Amino acid sequence: MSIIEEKCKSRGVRLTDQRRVIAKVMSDSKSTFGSKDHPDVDELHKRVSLIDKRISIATVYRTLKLFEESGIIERHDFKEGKSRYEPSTDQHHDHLIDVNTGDIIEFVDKDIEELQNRIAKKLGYKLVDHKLELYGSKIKK
Amino acid sequence: MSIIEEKCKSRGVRLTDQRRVIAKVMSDSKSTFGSKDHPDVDELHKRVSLIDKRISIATVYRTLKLFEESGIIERHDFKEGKSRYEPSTDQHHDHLIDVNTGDIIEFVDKDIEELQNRIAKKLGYKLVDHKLELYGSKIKK
DNA sequence: TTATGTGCAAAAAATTTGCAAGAAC
DNA sequence: GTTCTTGCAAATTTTTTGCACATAA
Repeated sequence: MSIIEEKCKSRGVRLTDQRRVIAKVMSDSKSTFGSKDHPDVDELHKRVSLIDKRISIATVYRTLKLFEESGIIERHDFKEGKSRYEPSTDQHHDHLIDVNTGDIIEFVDKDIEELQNRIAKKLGYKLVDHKLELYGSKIKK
Repeated sequence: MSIIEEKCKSRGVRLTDQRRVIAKVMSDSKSTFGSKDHPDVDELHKRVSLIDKRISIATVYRTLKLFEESGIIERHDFKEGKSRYEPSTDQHHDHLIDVNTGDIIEFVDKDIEELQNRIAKKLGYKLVDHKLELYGSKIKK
């Protein structure tokens, strides 16, 4: 049983064959080193179709929204039109996007998190969410 | 002559009646205190139409894209479907979005900028752009 | 004059939705 | 059995584009 399927169970999200397939595909959407794959809806639908070609894209959309609202996956809107998804992780992280290749590198930085909290507070706000995306080009050695 | 119209001149962007109107509307899209208005395309088209109702939304789209590519205005994609725009400023700033009211507060923080550079460098990248958005709810006193 | 811009309506692209049929619990 | 989910196709929403006409320099 995939990690995401387990999370559905523990959160009382009803499971169907379709959702199980989407859960598996999302759970498998990991990657090499610090860089993850963050598939978009179309890519997910393609992967899902390899397992069960009768699953419609509408179901993919509905299921991703459901998983996102349940905190099981996360949606990102990087600088392109479409949304990209990744399984939620225990530890919050931000993203660096390689402007030349489109690769996504994840990183964690405690100082940044603290600084953001401090800035929000100074402005009279309680931070409830944030988005930090760095866009960079690789330095050749 | 609006500030944006002046920038067009100095950058060799050809001016038309329509572009002058859009330039004026964007130049006027400022605001109170630290909070700016960041209108979306539809809102801009409405404001533009008050001055000249024959200007089409296609022209608004085309002109905003042109201004953006010339570095005259900036586009943001906050957590909604549509893009919002603001005139470029001398000093880079980031945004805090009030999750309850939708208000946008601008802020400048040198430490954050430095930290981002340092992180990119550590990952082997040269930072070419970034996006930092804080989402918060007002602390009542 | 010559390259560029504009309006219109149609096209794209991403996402959502109504509805009848099917599955979960 | 009742409530929730799905597939399909149609509808929405935001943005782009082809083309004939109009305008800037």
